Amino acid sequence: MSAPDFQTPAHSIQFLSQCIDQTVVLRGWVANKREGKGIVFILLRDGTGFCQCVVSSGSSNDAFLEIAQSVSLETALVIKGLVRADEKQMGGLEIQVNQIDIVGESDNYPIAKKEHGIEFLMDQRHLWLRSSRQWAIMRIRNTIIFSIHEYFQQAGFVQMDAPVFTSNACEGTSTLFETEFYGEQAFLSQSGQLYGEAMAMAMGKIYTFGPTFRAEKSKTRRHLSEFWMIEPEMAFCDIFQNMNCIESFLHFVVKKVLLNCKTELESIGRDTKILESSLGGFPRMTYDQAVRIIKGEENVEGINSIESLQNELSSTTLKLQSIQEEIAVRERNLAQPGLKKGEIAFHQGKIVQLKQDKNDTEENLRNIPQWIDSAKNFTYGSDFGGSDETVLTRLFDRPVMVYDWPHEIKAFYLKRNPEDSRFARGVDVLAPEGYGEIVGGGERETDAQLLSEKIHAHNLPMESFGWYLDLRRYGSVPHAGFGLGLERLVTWVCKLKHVRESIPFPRMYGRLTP
RNA sequence: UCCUUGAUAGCUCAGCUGGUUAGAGCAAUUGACUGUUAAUCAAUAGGUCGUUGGUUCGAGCCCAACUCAGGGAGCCA
Repeated sequence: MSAPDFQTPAHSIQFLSQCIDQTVVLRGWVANKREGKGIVFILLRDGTGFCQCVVSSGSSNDAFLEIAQSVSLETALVIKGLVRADEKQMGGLEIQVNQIDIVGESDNYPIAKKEHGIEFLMDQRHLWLRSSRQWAIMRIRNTIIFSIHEYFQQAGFVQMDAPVFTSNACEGTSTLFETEFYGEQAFLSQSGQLYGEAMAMAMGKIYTFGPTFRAEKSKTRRHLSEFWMIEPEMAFCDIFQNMNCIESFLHFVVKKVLLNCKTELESIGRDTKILESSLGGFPRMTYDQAVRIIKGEENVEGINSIESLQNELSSTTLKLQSIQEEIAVRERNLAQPGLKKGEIAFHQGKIVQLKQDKNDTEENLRNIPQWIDSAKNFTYGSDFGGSDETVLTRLFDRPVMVYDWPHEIKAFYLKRNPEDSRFARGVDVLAPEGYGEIVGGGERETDAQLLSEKIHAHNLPMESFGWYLDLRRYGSVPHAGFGLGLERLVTWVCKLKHVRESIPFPRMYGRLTP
């Protein structure tokens, strides 16, 4: 055994394909290990990728083989070896190891090489982040963050951030986290948008990028208590220019992910068809039209929302039946005598999977009728619920933009449609595949009088908005912007089941650690 | 806050209508095997059935309350 080598610059697994037939040094952790007599296969991960390293008596001396046999999951290693092309392997290559040294041992790593429940994994989030799926998601998240900056910086926006401590509930709707600021009551920011408006009047085009807090005790797959939001704001901009900006911005980000994250998308099994079709123009519709579609009064390319839901309901019922039949068949197979251990394990594994499927399907069967109900009985004038968004977006293969909302249900600062004052010039972008709202924005009200009235009507403390009204007194211009929920975008791009997988350490109702 | 589903070994789950000593796979430990892809095979060890109370000759299973978690509603990016 030698001292671990920290001096030689290590190679990144990411770029190993450029080092075929060369000797390289890798530093990383054991992601998996399999062994036979006189041969050990170590799947090494170094943060940039995964690579199989083979230690055998042929390529390495016995002392190193013994070390390789002794390593356990997540042992930290320095490995020196020869890069060999091998089509069968992940990344098309593997390492013939000449030298292996342990840097840090790892006994009884809690996350096993099998499926785990979500609660257990969340308790182990600090370790779960090491697994390949989480690795891929975080790499995609990183690409999204970087391309967001790239897009806005290239387009001449200046990043200027809003404060996290605020003195008031700026929109007066959501529940805020209360805290204390030198003896004064303060809240954690739920949006930097009002500040964004002030900064846009100083810079022309700005964007904020920071954490945002919502204290609703919400327990759904699309909600987090703490999340990251990007809020661009543009002076001299109306709602239609705003929608153009949203569209070209999302195109840019999705294109970058498709281009730079092929491995990652593949490793999480993301079908990229919808991402590709999302590079086309987004359908734009008014609230009125969207309501007609939800209620089934207007079809989208011949498809009726209610009918398609009912079809889904009957196909889900059939699916449940076939799952139950398959479970029964497998259980009968299991009951036969003289099965090999491997066969038993195989059938049991399938049954566990099928039962999971069955639970999900039953969940859908409970939910879909409620959605049909809520779509049919949608009351004109109210906001869309999660199910209404699902009903609408499943008819499209790309994000949908809904604008001109009844002003009563939208924030006070949104501009009225000058041609029809019942509507406010807000826009929501709804992601396809059931993911719902990823962007909310709109053109801002410039009429100081109307704004004051709205602030009164919403029972908001006028004294907190003096500075905001100043923006309308000194060189007021048409302006617009939007807020993008980073995690919701990541969740949709990766097609995750739950938004909590899209952030390294999620904070939500009932979850403050790790 | 409301509706709904659940809590059994370190993990994932069985456990039928209440009935002897609560089971399996994975992980762990020991051994076998020179090309494995969640490797395989053999053996060992591993449990106060979420908590409290109740019904019963007898409770993992029935009842009540509570705690925690999944999903949904509301609210929201």
